[in-house]
Amino acid sequence: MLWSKTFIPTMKETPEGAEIPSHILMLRAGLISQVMAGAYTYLPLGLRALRKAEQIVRQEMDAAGAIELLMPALSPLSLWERSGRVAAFGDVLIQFSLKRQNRKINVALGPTHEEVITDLVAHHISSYRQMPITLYQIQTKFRNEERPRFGVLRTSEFLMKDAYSFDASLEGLNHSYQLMYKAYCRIFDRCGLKYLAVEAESGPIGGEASHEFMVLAPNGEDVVLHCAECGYAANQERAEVGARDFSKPNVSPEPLRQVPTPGASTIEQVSNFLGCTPKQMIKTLIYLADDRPVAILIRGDHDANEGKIRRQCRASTVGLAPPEVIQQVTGAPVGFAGPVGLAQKVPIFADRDVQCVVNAVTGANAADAHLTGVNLGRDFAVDAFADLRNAVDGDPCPRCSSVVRLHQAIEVGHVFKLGTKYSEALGATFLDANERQQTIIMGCYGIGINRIVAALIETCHDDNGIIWPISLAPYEVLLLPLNVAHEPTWQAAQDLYQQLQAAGVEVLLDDRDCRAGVKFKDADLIGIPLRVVISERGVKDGKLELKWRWQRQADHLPLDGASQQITELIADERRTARRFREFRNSS
RNA sequence: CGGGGCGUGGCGCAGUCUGGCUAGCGCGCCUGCUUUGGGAGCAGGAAGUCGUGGGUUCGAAUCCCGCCGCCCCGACCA
Repeated sequence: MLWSKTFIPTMKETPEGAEIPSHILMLRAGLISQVMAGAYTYLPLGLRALRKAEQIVRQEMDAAGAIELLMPALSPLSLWERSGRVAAFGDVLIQFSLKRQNRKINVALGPTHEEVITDLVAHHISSYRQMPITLYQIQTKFRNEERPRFGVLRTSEFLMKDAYSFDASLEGLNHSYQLMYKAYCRIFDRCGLKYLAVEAESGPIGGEASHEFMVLAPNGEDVVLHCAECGYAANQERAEVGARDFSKPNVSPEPLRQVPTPGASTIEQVSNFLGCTPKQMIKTLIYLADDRPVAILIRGDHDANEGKIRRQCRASTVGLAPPEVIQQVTGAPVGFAGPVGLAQKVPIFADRDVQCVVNAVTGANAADAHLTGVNLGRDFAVDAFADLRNAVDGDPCPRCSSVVRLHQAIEVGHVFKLGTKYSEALGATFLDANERQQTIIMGCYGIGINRIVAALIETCHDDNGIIWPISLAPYEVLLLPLNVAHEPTWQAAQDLYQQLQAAGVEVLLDDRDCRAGVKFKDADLIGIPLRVVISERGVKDGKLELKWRWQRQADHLPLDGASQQITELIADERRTARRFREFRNSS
């Protein structure tokens, strides 16, 4: 492709509003252009990278035995009502009605496709002989995100690979899951991403086990905990807190006292007001576990983990209680709950770290008052201690004697063991070998294609621009004739361009009649892996200059036979990615 | 949904507090000459409903009220 014939609107300055590297670089390098919040046009360069990622995903899905199909983005709302997810998705589900002659039909744009595919399978699979099967598609998904942000990382419309496995047995599901898990590892490896597979909650989608594939990046929206020693990795919702010493500090108990704390209800306000640290405080949270109130005690500097609370309460749903219930349980307005003297008898569960707090500060179950010198055993009792809080940086690892570290991360993929949630709701059953009717067991597996591209850029760039691995690069080689008005230079560039194209190399020729500096800056910005400079002097001496984007120094190459050498270099890098890997491992 | 910021040629910004002449600057774009290995120089030129609706005023980019859009933090979230 000739630079002048395609469309690469690069920008010298950072557009207003872009703050994180991937967003800034995608805009500046002319990969994307914003249409509105959460919706971007993919320009030619961005689209090529996106297609590369898509193709890698497709190849690995096919290699893992998954079968591609394509479902419509539009589907009848009734399908979503049958699974109960109209309510679960809420405003995230984009729905509207269409006029058809004299009727109206209610439809939704798919935020994911469990319902559609399960309905398909319910109609067409009826025997254990037709399984296992894994079906997938690569298609645009729609989600009305409350707050789209970070450029292309969170948008209301995005390209997703979604796969669904259908098995006759749990062992079958485990096998299908493993196949997808391994395929995901190969995909992210090939895309040049440094990733971590972390244990995850299955969330509202239901099911039993799941892993998220995370790319560590300071601007990621997700939080993961990772033990460098044993490799334990989990997202924050899931991460367990390892064993630790629960002995109390050697401090003598103080008498229980009620102190006025007018207007101070949050941990921060109270600790400032009373001059204590959040660590000395115990917060008392009133939750509704399947509509039954419970009191949860968490040390002031920790955050409650609803998943852990839900499991402790053996409830299917938990949520913070509304103000009326809090008032009822504590006898005080919101913000002054405490474990001592609750108005209503409710189960009290405490996080394990609560047992080490002596002379704690808690709410007094009275407006504008807190208690100091609160001590476990003497002043209050709990029904059970359990791991109820979010893990934090430096917590003991649950699997070994080391500690876990907290990292921000971008979620690029997710694999779930779904079980029978959707097959049951939508009647996807089969006859087994014993002629018994059974429910199909499902798994589902998603990859955000746009996020692959954004995560790569987010984690692989320098001050001058993007650094693509050859696998995702919009073009593999950039030819840079410095002076296109110089006839021999231009001729050499054109010859090389044609030879490389004939050899199947994806090559971009910067044929613009502009100064060398402009071309070099743009070359670094768009980050094509191999840059070939053709200069007046070089042509005279029969030489070319070769530089991988991640190298500092350029190499020289005889002009004679250059195309063959470049073709071989590209072929080797495509096959092994060893030069890119070497750079990434050293940086 | 709560908090904060922003909206002025294609892009980045100044001007707004303290209303006043023809709305400026840099980049980009067009023409010409010179230049040609890291975002060139000179000369000339095109391009702006100052987000939008209303109000105050002799006069509004500037002051007041409403609305819209964009970005960030929080809440929320496969």
